Order: sequence, then C-alpha cells, then structure tokens
Amino acid sequence: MKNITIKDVANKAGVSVATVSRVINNSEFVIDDTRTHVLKIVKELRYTPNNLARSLSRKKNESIGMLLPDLFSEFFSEVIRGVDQVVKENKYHLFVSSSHNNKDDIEAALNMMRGRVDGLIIMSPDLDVDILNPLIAKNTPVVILNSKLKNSNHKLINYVSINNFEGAFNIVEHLIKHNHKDIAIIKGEEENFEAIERYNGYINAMKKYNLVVNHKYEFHGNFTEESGYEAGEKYLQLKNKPTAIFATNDSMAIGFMIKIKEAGLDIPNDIAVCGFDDIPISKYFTPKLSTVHVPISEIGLIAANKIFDSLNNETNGSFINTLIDTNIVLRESCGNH
Amino acid sequence: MKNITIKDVANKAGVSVATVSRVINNSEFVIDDTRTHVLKIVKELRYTPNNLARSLSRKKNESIGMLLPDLFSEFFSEVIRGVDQVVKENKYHLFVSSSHNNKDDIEAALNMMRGRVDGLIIMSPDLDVDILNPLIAKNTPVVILNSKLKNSNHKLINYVSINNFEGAFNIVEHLIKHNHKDIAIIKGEEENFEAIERYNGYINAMKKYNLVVNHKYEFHGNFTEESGYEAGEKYLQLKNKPTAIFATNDSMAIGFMIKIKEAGLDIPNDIAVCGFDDIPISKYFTPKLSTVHVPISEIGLIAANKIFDSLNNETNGSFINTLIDTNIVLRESCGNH
DNA sequence: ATTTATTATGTAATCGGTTACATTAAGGAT
DNA sequence: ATCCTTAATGTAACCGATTACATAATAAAT
Repeated sequence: MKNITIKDVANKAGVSVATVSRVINNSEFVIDDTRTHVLKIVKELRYTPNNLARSLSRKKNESIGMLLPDLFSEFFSEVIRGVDQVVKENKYHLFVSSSHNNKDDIEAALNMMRGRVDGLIIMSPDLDVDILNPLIAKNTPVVILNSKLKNSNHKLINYVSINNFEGAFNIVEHLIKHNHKDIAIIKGEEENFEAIERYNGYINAMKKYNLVVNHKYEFHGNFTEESGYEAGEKYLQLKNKPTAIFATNDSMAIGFMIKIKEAGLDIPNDIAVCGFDDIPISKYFTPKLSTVHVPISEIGLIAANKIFDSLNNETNGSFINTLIDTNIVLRESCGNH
Repeated sequence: MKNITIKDVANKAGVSVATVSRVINNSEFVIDDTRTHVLKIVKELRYTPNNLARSLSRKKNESIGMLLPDLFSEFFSEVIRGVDQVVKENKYHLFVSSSHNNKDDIEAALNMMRGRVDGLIIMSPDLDVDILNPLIAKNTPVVILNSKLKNSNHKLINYVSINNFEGAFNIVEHLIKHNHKDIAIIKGEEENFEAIERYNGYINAMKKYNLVVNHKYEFHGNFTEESGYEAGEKYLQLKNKPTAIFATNDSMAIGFMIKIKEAGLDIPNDIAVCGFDDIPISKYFTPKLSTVHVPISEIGLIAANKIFDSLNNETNGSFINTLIDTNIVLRESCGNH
C-alpha cells in the first residue's frame, strides 16, 4: 500500500500542495471553504504528514536526544526524569538511546541521532571527543554528563557532573572522625571516571588525616552487587580486618553486606559500611545503608536547560562546567548517626 | 555556520554528488583514486551525511521506537532491556520516549515517532486504537504491550502481555491451600488494565474455593509504596484482621510491610503477604517477599521479534496475541515455602 | 471606471540525500 | 581498425514536505 502524501491530498482536493500545507499547519490566508474541504479529504485519505520531510525542510526536529550507557539502572532513570521534565516543559520530545559503552555503538548511535535531534545529552564513561566533533561542527548543542573526556578541550564543551570527589571525601572523613583508622575501599573499574574520582576522594581524606592507605584493603569491583559480594569474601579472609569500608557505590555496598551478614558478622559493630549514590534499596536494606546522596535528576535538569538555552541563543557561545554537590546521609550501616 | 552538505563535498572534490554518495556508502564501481580523494575532502570538510535526508530518500530509518508511560520504573527498564537486545541484534536503533499516560502526550509522541521509526512498541494503559490508525495506515508494524485497547478489534493488532489473571489466581490459590480463609487485597487504580486483571484473578480463586470476598478487606491503592503503607494503616484498624493479604504489586506489598513492621506485628505469622512483579527489592527486603515472578524482559523480546518479522515480511499479515506465563516464587513473607 | 491594496491560491525552488538511467572511457575480441 | 563489453562517473528525477515569490481575484478608494 502506497503512502498517502501531500500531493495525493492536493490532487484529490483539486488544490495545490501549498494550500494543503497551509491548511495542515493552520497558517492564515486560507479561506474557510477551502480549509474545510481540504480537511475533509485529509480525513478521507487518512493523510498524515511525513515528519522526516517536514523536519528536513524546516531544519528543526523539535526533539532532543539522550545517549546513555544503559537504560536499565535507577541512576540513569533518574537522570532521564530530570531531562524529560525540562523537555516536556519546552514542548519538545525526548529520544533516549543506549550505547552499551562500546565505541562503535556510541558512534553508531550518535550517527543515528545526528540530524534527528536538535540537541544531545550524552553520558558515556570514557568518551572520545573526536566522536563529538562532527556534532559540534553541525552546531548541535551537546552536554556531556559524568564522563571522562578524552582528547578534550574542556572549554569547548558543556559538562555537568556529580562532584564525586567531594562526596567520597566527605563520607570517608565522617568515618575517620568517628575513630575509624583502618578503612577499606571497594573500587570501581579502573577506567571508570566516576570510580576514579571517588577513589581519589577516599585517598585524599585518608592523607589529610595521615592515615595509611593499605593496599590490602583495596578491593576491586565493577559497580555490581556481585563484585561487592566477592569483596566481602576477600574481606573475610583478611587476618587484620579494617573496622570500616567505603564501597564506591551502593550496589557493591549491598553485595558486601549480604556476604558479611551470611558470615554472621554484625554491621556496623564489626564493620561499618558506607556506599555512594543513595539508590532506593539503600533505605530498605537491613541495616539501612549510610551513603552519599546524589541529586541525580538535577543533573538532567541542568543539562536539559543548557540545551534549550543554546537553542534559544541565550548563551552567547559560552559553555558550562558544573559540578553538582552531594550530601552524606547517615543511616544504620555506619554506626554513628 | 552553514552545514556542509554532499554538494559542498562534490564541488570541492570536483566530482558529482552521485560519486560522493557512492563513496560514503561504500558502493562498488568507484575507482580507488577517486574514493581516497573524496574521502580526503570529506575529512577536510568534516562532512557527515544528514540522516533525515538519507532516511527520506531510502524510505527506511533503521530504527524502531518505543513508547512507555514512564521511563523510570524497574518494570519498564526490564521491558526495554528485552527490546534493546533484539534491536541491537538486528543492527537497528532504539528510540524510547515516554507518554505520561495522557492522551495528548501519547498522540504528540506518536506523531513525532511517525516517519522517524520503522516500527513501534507501545505500552500505555488505556490506549485508544483510533490514535493508532494512522500508523497502521502507514503500514508501520505496531505491537501493544500490557494495555487495554479501547475501540479495538484485537484481531488487527499485535498484542503481548503478562498473564496477569493467572499469576494472581495462582498465588492466591497458594495462600488458600495453606489454610488462609480471610484474604485481603490491595488493588491498583480502577481503570488500570493490569490491576483489574489481577483483581479478577484474586476473585476467581476465592470463588473457586467458596471463600467469601469481604469488601472490607479490599484496600485501594495505585501501585505506589505510599498507597501500600496507607493500606497498612487501614489494615491495622480492622477489628477482625485477615490472616493474609495479596498486594497487586510489589511496591505496595513493601509499603504495607513497612507499616506492619512499624506496628510491631510479625510477617508472616500475624499476616502473610504476597506481591506481584518480583522487582529486585523483593528479595532484599526483610522478610523476603513472596511474589509472582514476571519474565518482564521476555515481553520486550517477543514484541521486538514480532516487529522484525513484520519488517522482513515473515508474517504474511498475521497478528500475534501472546499472554506470557508467570510463576510464583515463595520466599519468607507468606510463611510456607 | 480605473487604480490600488489586500487576500487567497498556485508555481517552483529548496532541504540533503539516493539512485535509475545516460554517457564516457577503457580494454578485449574479432 | 572496428565493435562490444564493462567499469567509472555524471545528470537529473525523486523522497515529501515548506515557503519565497508570482499571480489572480476581490474589495476599497479615487
């Protein structure tokens, strides 16, 4: 079945395509008789304008795109919520796509988005700025979230991130102030930008108080619950056990606690546990997890607002570079609230 | 800054647009010299093809769209995961958009998607089929998930859903077989299709065993934790308390249990609790929640596969109407595992 | 009655690609 | 040397809309 085009409508209605276009776009200067007649034909033929053609000639998509490593986590969902809110307020549409974190996928997704969206919000650990250049050349506004920028001139790109360093620093400092001296850490993946920043926060807090950073107390993880569980196993084999542990995200903290509970140890008395992110499960788990609260949706809000500022030329070519503050929330798992 | 088009490349390279097109599409019949020369210019000019124009003339988008009420819940995330998997396998792209469940938004989102995607997967409680007609006219394959279809001829539309009725029936039957006679229920919203089906499952199980359905034991909810918590408050005010309760989703079950625990009652000894969905928190909560496990991502898998079958004409115009089986998973909250 | 302003509609260029068909050039067969 | 393939490239139509500009028709002003 052939698609109905504006030409078909024009022919059947006995008018020109221009008139049909005017009718469906509610433009002025169409006499009522013509308008109703055309609309009748539109209905008869079940005509609907082709958006591609429309966007092509209007040079506007009225939609912005978002590229995330995955669409499945609490964290990303919250970011999306923030973006979505702003996008809806502006009567735009939001397209979300996922990249699975591998370079080819990112490039493919970006290629697909290009031309289809008027602005882009990208979160992708380890993003190579070269990939972005074509976008920037097309003067499509782009905002990068929580990512490390390879080869990048930060001054030429919009950037919004959680202040991972500070959050980690603060919660580790809290542990230290409550007399913990041997503090272990569960790290994230080596190359993960956020993981690194959180690790740096830990290190700096330890150094500030002249505590020794014992590499035996550094467990490797990958932000999954399983890796936290495994860290728990390794912890249990330690002869001298640290009295506290900072997991660089909540999922790992929970995996860790599951193992510790299985072994019959008490949290926080045998070991105090802190996480990072404040995902919803944190407050339902027993014991309730002390963690770093991240106003996740705010990342999305800020990013989306920046996009629209750019689209509306309210930016005079400047770029933003925002670090969002976190705050620590003390519950049961670290003992001292 | 003007965008670089294929014409600019052709001019600068001293060839025709056709040749440039052939080069960037890796078509045969381009001599190596020409190819490398054109590619050099492409790089110089930082040219990237405009996807809109490309899709318009190719009449193909290589992407499929997904419309969800929200992008924020575990449930939707899982569905997306299923769809995403199939889409990636087919080297297509997935665009996800949310509708917020209101008719205008749905229509706007659908309008936006139309022409931009080659297939559509829609989940939206209370979907009016009239909205879909233009899509169907455009012979864009559409699959509806877990929704009630107004004005619909089910034979003309692809449909995939959880077997809500059977899942609810089974878990309530389980409670009955373990000697519960007074079984309460926390319902979902009145118009929510899934909520209704689950309620019907409950009713039918009760009737099958000749148990009285006491309307005092019916609590109203809206699938949120808060509404479960409120149901807990109402439950506590009852003089004769049922010995078991079926929450039509896990979030409400958890809200309910929080309240019950606060009141110092014991689960499952004072009251057995069952949920529906098997969201991740279910197994971390204390007590671990007995619930109906839903292979959520499978909905997405089936739906996406159907889309591609249609696109590849492997469907000879037939439509699917699939109900996906659930299975009950018995943990601590209902007592008898 | 003629000129002028205004409104309604049509014509055709345009957006940025793809691709059927035409044309040219080069190599092989006779 | 001529003819025939075949490979490489170019020309122009096309995808389906929007819109600047041209034109026709009507009403108002002189």
